[in-house]
Amino acid sequence: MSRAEQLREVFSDCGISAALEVVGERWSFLILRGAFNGLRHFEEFQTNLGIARNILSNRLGRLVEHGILRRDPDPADRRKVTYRLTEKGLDLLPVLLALRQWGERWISGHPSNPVLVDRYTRQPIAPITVQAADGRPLSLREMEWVDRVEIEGPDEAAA
Amino acid sequence: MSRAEQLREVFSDCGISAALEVVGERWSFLILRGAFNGLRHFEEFQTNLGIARNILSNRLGRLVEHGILRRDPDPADRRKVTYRLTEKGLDLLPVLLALRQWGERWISGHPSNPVLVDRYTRQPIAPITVQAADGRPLSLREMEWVDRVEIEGPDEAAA
DNA sequence: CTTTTCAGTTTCTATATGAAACCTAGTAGA
DNA sequence: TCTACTAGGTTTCATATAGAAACTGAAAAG
Repeated sequence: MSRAEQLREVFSDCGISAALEVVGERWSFLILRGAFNGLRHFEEFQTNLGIARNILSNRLGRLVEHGILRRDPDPADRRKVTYRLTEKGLDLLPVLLALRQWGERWISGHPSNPVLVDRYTRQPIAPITVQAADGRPLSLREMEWVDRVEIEGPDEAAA
Repeated sequence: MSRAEQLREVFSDCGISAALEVVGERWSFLILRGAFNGLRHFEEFQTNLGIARNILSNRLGRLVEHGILRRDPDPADRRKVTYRLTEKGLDLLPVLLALRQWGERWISGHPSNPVLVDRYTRQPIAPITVQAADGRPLSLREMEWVDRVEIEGPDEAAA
């Protein structure tokens, strides 16, 4: 495979583009942040985020379609609908936190509210970092991009 | 402060919205991914990502404005311009990796190429996780959102 | 009954994205 | 030198997406 073909493959078949297809539109992250902070209902999202109703409707629909939020009509009050994070949605927490920590460090310059703490020690969580398989924190100089084939061997990579 | 006022503050003054102002537009993440994977020149980004030239121009400009990329004219060939990540840009790596790992786990279903490895052990990096201050991994049940005031005391929070 | 709430949809305008052609300075080759 | 080509854009115009505001319909509250 030529270098150019290789690169094109790299850029089309990538977890990042796959993820962005689903949560990359404007407002999606902020809606998820709202959900992590306890927002459950259409009107709550709308008034707290200040998002246009038609866009909110569209985004909630997409997030539900992709299995990131679950949409449950409230049996007690049949006007109400509850949106809550699925396991797949909850698993986006590290992404949200990494983005938030970066924004705090480099843009807003201060920690935002509320803070996520360890329930038992009451201490804020640690900064999200890149670590080796054994848990050692890795700096950029200690990492390297390698082709999958080089570490797995050609047979596994083909599978 | 009323509950409603509190929430509105939470949603305007947040690291995530701050971060999204800068890197939340369509293509920004993919351009950064390209930069992490060694893309340096306008034409490289354009052909590898398949992005429209005017949009690429606009995004590179914004990323440079915000200090995420540095733009250096090449002294050897004065047609060429080199874009490279600044420290601020490099610090987005955890965000990119968390997003990528999520996409691999929940959307594409397989690891993408190339793989980021520990330079010495040649082992792929660990999944990005949320950890307590002492490094213990935390599950969602072990965390809690608390108001900053509650852990810092009112005086510090006001500062 | 009448009013209000909730979760949307519709309509219309403004903004962002994208494809393609064009431009300008600089380089390479004959 | 003259010509062709390259790198990094900009311009133009069509299309798609976002947003504000008014509207709807079912259900609940008074």
